[in-house]
Order: sequence, then C-alpha cells, then structure tokens
Amino acid sequence: MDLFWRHGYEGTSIADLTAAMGFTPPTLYAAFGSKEDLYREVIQFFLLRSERRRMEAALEQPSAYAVLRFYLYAAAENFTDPQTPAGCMVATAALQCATENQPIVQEVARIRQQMLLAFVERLDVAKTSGELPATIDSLALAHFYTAIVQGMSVQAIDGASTNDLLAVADLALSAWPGTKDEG
Amino acid sequence: MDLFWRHGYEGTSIADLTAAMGFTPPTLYAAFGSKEDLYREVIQFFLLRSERRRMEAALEQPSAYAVLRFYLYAAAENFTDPQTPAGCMVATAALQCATENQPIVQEVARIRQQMLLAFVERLDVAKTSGELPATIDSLALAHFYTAIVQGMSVQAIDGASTNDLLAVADLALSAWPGTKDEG
DNA sequence: ATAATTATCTATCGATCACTAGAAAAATTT
DNA sequence: AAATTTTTCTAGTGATCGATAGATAATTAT
Repeated sequence: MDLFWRHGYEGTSIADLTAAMGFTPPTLYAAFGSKEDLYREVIQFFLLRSERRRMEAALEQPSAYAVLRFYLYAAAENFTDPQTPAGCMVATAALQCATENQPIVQEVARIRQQMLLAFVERLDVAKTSGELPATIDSLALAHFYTAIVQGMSVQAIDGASTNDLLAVADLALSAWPGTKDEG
Repeated sequence: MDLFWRHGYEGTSIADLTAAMGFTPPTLYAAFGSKEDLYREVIQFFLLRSERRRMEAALEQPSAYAVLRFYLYAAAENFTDPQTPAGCMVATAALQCATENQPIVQEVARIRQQMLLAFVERLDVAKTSGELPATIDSLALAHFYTAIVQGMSVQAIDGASTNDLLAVADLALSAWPGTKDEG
C-alpha cells in the first residue's frame, strides 16, 4: 500500500513490491493474481482502513456543517500524517495512465464518484432538515467540497503542512450556505 | 503535448510519441535529447500557450476578486474544452511517479508553487489597496484558490462538465473575504 | 514417520522500456 | 551538377516490464 500510495500504479513495479514484501514474484502472483488485482485489493484495504472510516466518523456529527468540518479537518491531518505517504490514496490517484491501464483509471474514478455521492446524500438530508435552503444544489455543493479534498491532497503531495490544509478547510467551510448550528 | 497531457509522463512511451508525430525514435532524440527533456519542453510550451496566458489575462482585471473570477471561470472552460484533454496539464500532473522520475515530480511541483505565488502576490496587492482586510493571510487564501483549481482539474478528468466546474468556481468565490467591487 | 499438499524458490519467458550505432535518404552548399 | 551537410531510417542495444514453468522447501494430513 505504501508503494502504490507513494509512487502510483504505474510507478510501482513488481520488483519494487516483492522487494518491499520480502518474497519473490511467484509468491505475489499466487497470493494476489496480478498487479492489477493487487492494486484493487490495496485500494479496498485503504478505503476500509482510512477513507471509509473517516467518512463514517464524520457522519456521526450532529449537523451537515459539522460533518463537513470533521471530514475536512481529519483530511488535513491524515493527508499530512508523516507515518503515511502524503495526500490521499484515491483522491488524486491514477489521473493519467497508459491506455492499457484505463481499467484502473476508471476504477479509481468510480470510487471518487462514490465519495461525491456520499456528500450529496448528506446534503440532501440537510435540505430536508432545514440546515440547507431547499434552493441549494446539493450536487454542486458536493462538487465544491470534493474539489477541496482533492486540492488538499495535491497540496499535501507538494509538501503543504497540516496547518496549510486546515486553513484551506476553514476557508471552504466559510462558503457553507446553510446553518452552522451544531445540533 | 496531447499524449503527455492525457496519459502523463510515465503513461506515455517513446513509441507512442513517435507514432503520433510520424517519425522514428532517432529523429525524436536528435530534436529533443531525451524523453525527460521533451517533457520539460512540452510543459513550458503548455505554460506559454495556456496557463500563463490565462493568468496574464486574469491579472488585467481591475480587482483581485475579478482576477479570481476570471481565472476560475476560464479554468472551468479550459479544463472541459473538448479540443484538449480534460483537466490542467500541470495542476494535477506527475503526482505519483517511480523513484527514477522524481526530477519530473519536483519540476512540476515547482511550477505549481509558482502558480501559488502568483496568487499570493496579487492578494498582497489587494491588501495594500484595501480590497482585502490587512488581517487576511494571503498565503492561506492562495492555498485555498489553488486547491480549488487543482480539485477542478481532478473533476474535469473524472468527466465533470463546464457547468459543474463553474458552480465550484462560484462557491469558491463566495468564500472571498474582501470587497467584490469591480473597480 | 510418511504422504500429500501448499508455499516459495530459481530461472526465465516474450514484450516493451528508453535509447542509439551506422546506413540511407534528403536537403543544402559549393 | 557534385560535394557536403543534415536528417531520417533500419535495426538493434541492454535493461526492465509483468508474469510463469518447473524445482525445491516448508507445512499439513494421514
């Protein structure tokens, strides 16, 4: 996971992986099938351990605004955690790949769309509860906060600090067009 | 440029490039030196023709707010222009590469830092002119709008429409903490 | 303890990677 | 028109790519 996270799908070779894991290619292929299968498995593992956990923890917050704040603050911390590679493993992964790796590109893009839809769902709830005006376009607002997360990931990769990203998060939250009540 | 833009540095092979340009590898190497040299030249060409032009046109706007609006609207249009690959060629390029290609990663990251600093400079001017409160952190605000551009690029690659990105731009502009006067 | 199974190894596959020597062709100069 | 220079080609370099056949070692089952 560390290697794919740091160097991407195409930037990580089987030789890199087997050297890091301490065994030889046949073992890797017996265990995971192919490089592509392994990457898919790693992505699912990442989602389970990091992204999905972050989203689920955020969704426990009592208001849509608090959900966003929790998620963005957690992202700022996680994206700059020195114990993991910088940025998010899915938010800015597999953006450009060779033609033969388009299945990977589409897979990761599909996961990003799911992240987007998770935001949309929570924002729709916020509209029915009155936290957001009914005139608000949930999809547009979700696009905005998703873009922020993706931009934060790029900047983390470029070396931004936790505080840099927290400031970005705060500015994004200042654009919130609904109530900021906590209950 | 189209190939590197669409498939990235590692996703584009010399064979891809020579096939697209209609000649053979020795011609490419005589003309450009190496794949890395060619990529650097392509990036500079892109900056000249697209990114720098967009920034310079934006900076002709009469207020900092108008500069940002112009730049973000132009980005929304350009990132989804069907005549070019989706997204920005530098905003979301070379984020993950193999160890041997780290010079490329650093080069592109350096260019993104220059984009950031261009925003910082204009925001500092806005503080002296009173468009922005003197208490505003120019660097943080620049990080925010740069993140928006990078996020818009990711979403364009994922298939977002011009209108999707314009909505993101409008929400980002709604976070502007200064005067929105046009003069 | 022996047999069957599983896991991992060495060694290598053909394909492709970025790149280049030397010949042939095209353009330019005299 | 002949000589020179420049350009592009054919054909290939060694290295590395993802992936695998067959042998060996370790484990599990009987």
